[in-house]
Amino acid sequence: MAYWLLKTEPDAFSLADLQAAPNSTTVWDGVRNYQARNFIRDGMQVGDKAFIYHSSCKVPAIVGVATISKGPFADPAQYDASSDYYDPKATADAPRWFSVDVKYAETFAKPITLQQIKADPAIVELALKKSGRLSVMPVTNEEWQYLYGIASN
DNA sequence: GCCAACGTTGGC
DNA sequence: GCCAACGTTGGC
Repeated sequence: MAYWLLKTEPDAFSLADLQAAPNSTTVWDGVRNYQARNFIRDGMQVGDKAFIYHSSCKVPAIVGVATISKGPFADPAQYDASSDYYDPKATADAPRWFSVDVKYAETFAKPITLQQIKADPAIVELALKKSGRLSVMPVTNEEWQYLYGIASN
C-alpha cells in the first residue's frame, strides 16, 4: 500500500464534488505530465490512499482523503477528440496517459493549509513543499502519518 | 493579474 | 543532444 497526493482545482472539481459523484467515485483523468503519469502507471495500486489537495484557490490545502479504487488503466480522454485532454499521438497499443478511479474517503475537519505545511520544520521531504506544480506526487508513510495526525487533532 | 518556477518543444 | 523560446502552473 502506498500513499499519494492528488492536486485538483476546486473550481473545476473539488473533494465535495467527488463525494457527490455517483458511488462517490470518479475517473482521475487528464494528467498530462510525464512524471505524474509515471507515478500513476508504475506506482499506484488499488487500495492506495491519496490526500486530496486543493490548488489555485483562496486557501490551498490538503482537504481530505480518497482511495484508489480501480486501475491504473489507459486514460480514456486521450482517445476522445472532443476532450481537452485528447492526444492524437496516443494509440490503443501505446497509450501515453494513465488514470485511476478514486473513491471519496473523508473530509478533514481541519484542512492542512499550504501555509502550515511550509512553516512546519518537521515536514522536510514532502514534494509539495518544493515544487507545487506536480499534479500527482508520492507521500511517504511517515509524512502520511504525521499529516494525518495534524488533520485529526 | 503578476511573476517565478519549471516542463516541453523545436531548431540547430 | 543542447539550449533558447515558449507555455503552463499556481501562489500571492
